[in-house]
Amino acid sequence: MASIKDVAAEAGVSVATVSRVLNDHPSVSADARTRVLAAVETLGYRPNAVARSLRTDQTHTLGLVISDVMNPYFTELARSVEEEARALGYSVIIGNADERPDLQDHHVRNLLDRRIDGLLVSPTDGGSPLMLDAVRAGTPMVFVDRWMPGVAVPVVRSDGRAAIRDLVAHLHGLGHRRLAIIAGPAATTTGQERVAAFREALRAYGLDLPDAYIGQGDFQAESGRRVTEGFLDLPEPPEVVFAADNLMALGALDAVRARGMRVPQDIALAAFDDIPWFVHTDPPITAIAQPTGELGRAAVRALVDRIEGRPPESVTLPARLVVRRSCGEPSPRNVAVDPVTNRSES
Amino acid sequence: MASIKDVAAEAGVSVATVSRVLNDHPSVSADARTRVLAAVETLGYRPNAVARSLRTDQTHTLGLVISDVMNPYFTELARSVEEEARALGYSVIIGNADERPDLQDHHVRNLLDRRIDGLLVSPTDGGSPLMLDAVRAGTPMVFVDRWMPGVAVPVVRSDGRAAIRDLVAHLHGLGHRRLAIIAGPAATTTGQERVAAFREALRAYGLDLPDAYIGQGDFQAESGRRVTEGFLDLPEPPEVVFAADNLMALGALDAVRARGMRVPQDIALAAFDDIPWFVHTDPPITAIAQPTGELGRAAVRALVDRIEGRPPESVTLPARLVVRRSCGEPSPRNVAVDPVTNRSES
DNA sequence: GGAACTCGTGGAATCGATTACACGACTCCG
DNA sequence: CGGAGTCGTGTAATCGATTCCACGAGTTCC
Repeated sequence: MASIKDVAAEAGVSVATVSRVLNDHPSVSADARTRVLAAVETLGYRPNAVARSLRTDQTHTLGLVISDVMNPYFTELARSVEEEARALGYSVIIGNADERPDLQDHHVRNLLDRRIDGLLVSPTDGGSPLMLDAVRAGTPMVFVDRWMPGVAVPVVRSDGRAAIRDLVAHLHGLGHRRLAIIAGPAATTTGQERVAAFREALRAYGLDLPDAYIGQGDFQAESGRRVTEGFLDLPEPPEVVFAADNLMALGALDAVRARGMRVPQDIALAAFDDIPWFVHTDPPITAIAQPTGELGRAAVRALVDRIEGRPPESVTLPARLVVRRSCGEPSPRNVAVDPVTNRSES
Repeated sequence: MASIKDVAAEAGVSVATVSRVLNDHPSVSADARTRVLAAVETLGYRPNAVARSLRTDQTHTLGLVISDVMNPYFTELARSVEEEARALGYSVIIGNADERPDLQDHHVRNLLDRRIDGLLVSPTDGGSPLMLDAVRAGTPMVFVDRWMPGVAVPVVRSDGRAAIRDLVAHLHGLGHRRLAIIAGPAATTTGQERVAAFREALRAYGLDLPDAYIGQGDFQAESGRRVTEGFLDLPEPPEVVFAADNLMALGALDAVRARGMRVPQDIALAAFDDIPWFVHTDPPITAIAQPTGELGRAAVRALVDRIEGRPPESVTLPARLVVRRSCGEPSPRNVAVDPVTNRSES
């Protein structure tokens, strides 16, 4: 592969001049410029990004470490991150932590070794020493969706509290009183917050959230299934199961079906994180939708601000309730416009 | 960030010795080794992968350019690719082409500039000059899922012909005679092949595939919707719609529902590419499942073989039919075990 | 007319690693 | 005892770019 030296030789100039042309530095004569460009063309020369990075100490690359690529929420997040990054002249390397702290650390270490310019993380746990070190060492970092409390890193996330209040209002309006939640890992902020918000919302209606109605999940479908089976085995099973993410909701749906029970007639189901597929499930699932694309874009902008020396901003965007049929027929005032079909559902 | 020089100074040896310790080269004294390792520890030194790559001309990175990350099939493919690559000591940079040749070229160029060791591509079109140049220049490359005909690059894919024959047999057994297909882009091999295999399978039953029953889609949900509406507007609409990928099947399902029609009573639906969600749709969708994970792993192995100087092998694995309820009640002998729940469905 | 500038250019240092080569200290063996 | 190996180590070249500095030629201005 041709190097800058070959181009210089072909154009009859020094490598310095070639470099200047390539980085359109002003002081290059028109003559030299055309000769260099011609040489670049004939040799099919492309600058070696590795060499350039070594010299400039910039890779124009962002690292994105997410908890689970197979979760459509994170897939969409990854996609919007890549789009915004590309628009700003950066590439993205994605690391899939699969909800495993050791894998998360593997990816963070790998990305740091590659000298990425900045790191976007949705931490699987509350306190990776490796990440704390990286922050302390000055690595530009932004948390997205989840974060690590007490760490001085901007956070881009959505606040689901209002939407969870709306959900509880909706459920209460349908006559449900025994509400259970499949929680996420206690080590994640989203895992904790959603339970706290749910409990708080219930209290507003004078409802309690007994321990038996809090199932410990791990954001994966299988745990949703397991926890739901536990709920159904209770002497007094809940009337509603609220899953703290979309995959656990799917597991819950499986568990309910496996018992030959029907949603919503026998038990109602709702989920945090809306995804296109929820429109097509049987029944369509009521969910809380995050502005995922906007979160990804805002996170990239915050990170690039930090990298390029501008002050980065934390961003919190509201989530919103999308009512479908999995909790029973909604009363008319709760009808929402479906984000996928753009048609209102009844 | 500490460099190899700092480590050398701290340990009181030369950089050469440090490098030897790090790459566990045999001729280093035990004494020097322990001093170097101690220095590495106290400084928290991590080798700069950029510098190492420049010198060794190896990045230990693979590029993966796929057509659409939001498609669960490709998400799963990407995941298995990353896993196998990690096991073999490589990282993966994913580029999402979004079915756009220009974006595909952007990513290929970007990856080549970064001097990735090899490229895994699922081409969106039949003949990117850029990729042809890269092949000619000797870039290790492997096609996965789709390929470019006439290019000397190993292909790892699944053969759906037998499964499509099984599908047509299943449909014929249920009494369906007017079968239509939503095709993928003609520029993709998978787009063409699935239509050809479908037509061939129909012929075995003396059935025809008229032009009116071939709709041109682009592997995206919206095109599935559009094409299906066209089918439903025909004077004699088909009894079955077979979508050449999962997203178009979803679009088709939407279109059918929007007319107030039911699957499978009013029209049957089947899809190429099975995904976990198809178990949960209303009704569960009959689909042809590819061994996606195995494809991704085989593709990585082929590529790494090529990179490390071993002869790479093309791989073709069979796809298989998974019968669910979207084409009507299957007769008992067609019952298949569901890959997600591992329970047989009736 | 000469000092002061500007402009275009090239030489060479530099980024952080790897590695060929040289070299001194030992060991071994005839 | 001396030549030939072996072993551990350091010096320096190298990968492919960027960029500081110096320098010659041409301009400008007093």
